[in-house]
Amino acid sequence: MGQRKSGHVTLLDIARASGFSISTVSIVLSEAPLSQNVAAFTRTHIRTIARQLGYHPDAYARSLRRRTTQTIGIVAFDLSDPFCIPIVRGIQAKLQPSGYFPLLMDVQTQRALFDDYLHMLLERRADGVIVIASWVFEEMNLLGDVRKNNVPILIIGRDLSARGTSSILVDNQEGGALAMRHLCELGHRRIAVIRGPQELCDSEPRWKGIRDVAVQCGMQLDERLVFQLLGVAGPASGFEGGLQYVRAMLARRQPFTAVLAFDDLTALGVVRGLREAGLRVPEDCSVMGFDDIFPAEVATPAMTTIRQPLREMGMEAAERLLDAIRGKAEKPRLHRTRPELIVRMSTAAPPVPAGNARNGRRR
Amino acid sequence: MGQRKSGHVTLLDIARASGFSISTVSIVLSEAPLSQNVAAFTRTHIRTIARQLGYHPDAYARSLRRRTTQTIGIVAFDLSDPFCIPIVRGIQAKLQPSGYFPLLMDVQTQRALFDDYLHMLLERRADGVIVIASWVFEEMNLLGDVRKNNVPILIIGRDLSARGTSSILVDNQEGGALAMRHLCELGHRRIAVIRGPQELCDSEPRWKGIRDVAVQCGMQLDERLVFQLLGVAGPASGFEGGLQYVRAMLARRQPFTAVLAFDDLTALGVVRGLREAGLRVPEDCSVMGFDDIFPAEVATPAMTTIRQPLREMGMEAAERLLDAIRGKAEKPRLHRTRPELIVRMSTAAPPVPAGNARNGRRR
DNA sequence: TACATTGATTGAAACGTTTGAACCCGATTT
DNA sequence: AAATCGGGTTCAAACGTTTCAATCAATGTA
Repeated sequence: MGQRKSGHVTLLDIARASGFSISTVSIVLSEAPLSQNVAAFTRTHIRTIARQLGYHPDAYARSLRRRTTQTIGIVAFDLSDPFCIPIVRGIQAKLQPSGYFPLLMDVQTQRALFDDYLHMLLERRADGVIVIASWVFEEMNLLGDVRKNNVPILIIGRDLSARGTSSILVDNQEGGALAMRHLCELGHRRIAVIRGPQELCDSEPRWKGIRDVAVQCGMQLDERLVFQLLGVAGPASGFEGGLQYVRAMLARRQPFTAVLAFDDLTALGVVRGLREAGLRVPEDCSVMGFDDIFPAEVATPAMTTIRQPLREMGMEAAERLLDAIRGKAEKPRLHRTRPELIVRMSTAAPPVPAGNARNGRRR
Repeated sequence: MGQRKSGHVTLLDIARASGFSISTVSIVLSEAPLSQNVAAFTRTHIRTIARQLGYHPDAYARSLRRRTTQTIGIVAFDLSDPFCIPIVRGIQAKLQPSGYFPLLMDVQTQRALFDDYLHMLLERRADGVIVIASWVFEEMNLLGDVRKNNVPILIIGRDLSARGTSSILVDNQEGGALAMRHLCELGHRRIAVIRGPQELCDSEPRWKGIRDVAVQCGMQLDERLVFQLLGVAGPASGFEGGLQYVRAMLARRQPFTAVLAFDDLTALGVVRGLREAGLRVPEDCSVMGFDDIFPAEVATPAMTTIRQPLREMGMEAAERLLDAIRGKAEKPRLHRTRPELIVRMSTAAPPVPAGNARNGRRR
């Protein structure tokens, strides 16, 4: 059939086939306002031919002319992090009805790729960009080129509002507090805490929330039971960290009845370590995570955790970005979302007689 | 700074700023062959100005002219399925060095979105398309429009080679056999099997591999221990299914020492069900999954499973697609990849005295 | 009869690139 | 002295759209 050299069917093909001019065909197929003036017969005629030939307007030519791409870029720093997906879903949900299309890029934790993709988005003239910084993100020259081309940008998972970029972040302090309060209320007193790595902006406030509640409850955190993940080598590094710290604690025979882990993956590592030693969760020791990612839900015991409203964060991000694109420019600011306690099966009252985690032994 | 109405810096801006013509600027910045003829001074001069202004060539204008987009579309049917990510990573790995950029779309299991995104890819003139059909995929009119615009396409996770589309699929029969053989060799004789849903093309061959090995081992599968997942409502539906079937088996007091689940998620559901009843994995009952997705790895006990070489499948797909794009057109065919047994902690010899799964009780 | 109005269609310019052909001009060859 | 060459640069056309302005026939109005 009338394939042109490009292999793609164009307006010209349809014009020829229908006997009308390119203009008329364009007006009909793009449903321009003028298409009301086009004779009904012409309209249907052109439409049928277009369908027969499998015509799709060339987005490149169209955007070039229209000077808008109806496209927004989503740059995920590590798409393999289960954390990302619900956010992406949230963004998509908001974007869909507004006719914008998401362009999703997976940076795979590679610094260089981040730049590549960002450039690519600029070259594709994305109308806006959302960055999902699941974990680490050092100096970014986002500012430079994205600013110069005045493309609205917004970041999730890191606070860059001070540098003039709108940011969305869970209220980590509140989350930490929520978690700690849950354990306290269950009656735990000897609680081990695995803090997040220094490089992560979430670590500090979460820890503050934990400490605040500890003092509220008149409890003192044993510093020998406080650990800190080091480095962020990937989403799985938390798992390894949790596993190692638990092994260490058990080897040193330090008594504890609960572990409050930095995130779900770390918590899963903790569970592994406890079970290795023959301890039961939650009967002998409670474990809490943070984030509420998918693996936490399908693990056994199902993980008690602090849920980040990931989907909502994505929706919020999309909404704010669309506002910015439409010119309702707000001051760049930090939006904190509210975390939620999700009680599942990995937490329970401490074993009685209370105190030592190692006295409830299996079998 | 010299922002034009579009907000984007164009060749014209740089031409004006540098005093050279648009042509020269283009030749320099796109590093066309002719750029060797351009005076060294001119080159550096133009480059500096371009950098200062934060120039990025307009991918739309460029592709329009060059008649190639260097873009390949990846359409994932459900990106939240952990199954997808390693595939995507594999594709990216192969694409990167060849200068192609992936355009990733998440269909979110919505039939309508699939069409939308496919159209979008056609409109963006993707040079090729890879579809990741993690689970279900009924009649698709892919054929129609994609063919008419002769865009090479390739599908992972479903066999459409009969309808003229190259496909990549794990050798399910071999995988099923591998799994069954592992359990047999451990000494299991009373093995419950949870088959995949009818709608899925993986289900049948996997089941065949299982049966073949069963007869090889002179073992008869008790049909009361064979179940079939029904419907595919989402990746989590396997989990629910596994959980329910185990509950049912236990309620009916049917003896079994191992469960061979259709996929990892189902297997995780099985583990949940067993633990609910106070049974230990693997001491009282072994559990096997299929796929080797991330949650299977971080669960406790770590899941013994059949690994699909997802990453490799992605790489294979990308390679084949690139070949097709470059005109090395092969006949559309089905490529079967080899599964691999991954032994972790969820399988072990059956409890002694062998036979009844319910005699090893906790505590 | 001339003039405005309407309805249907088309011409042509523009969007930002790329690129083959053309141009200019000084230097080399015949 | 004319012809050739070639380094450096620019012209102008093209890619596939969209859209304003223009055209043209037919109809209604003064």
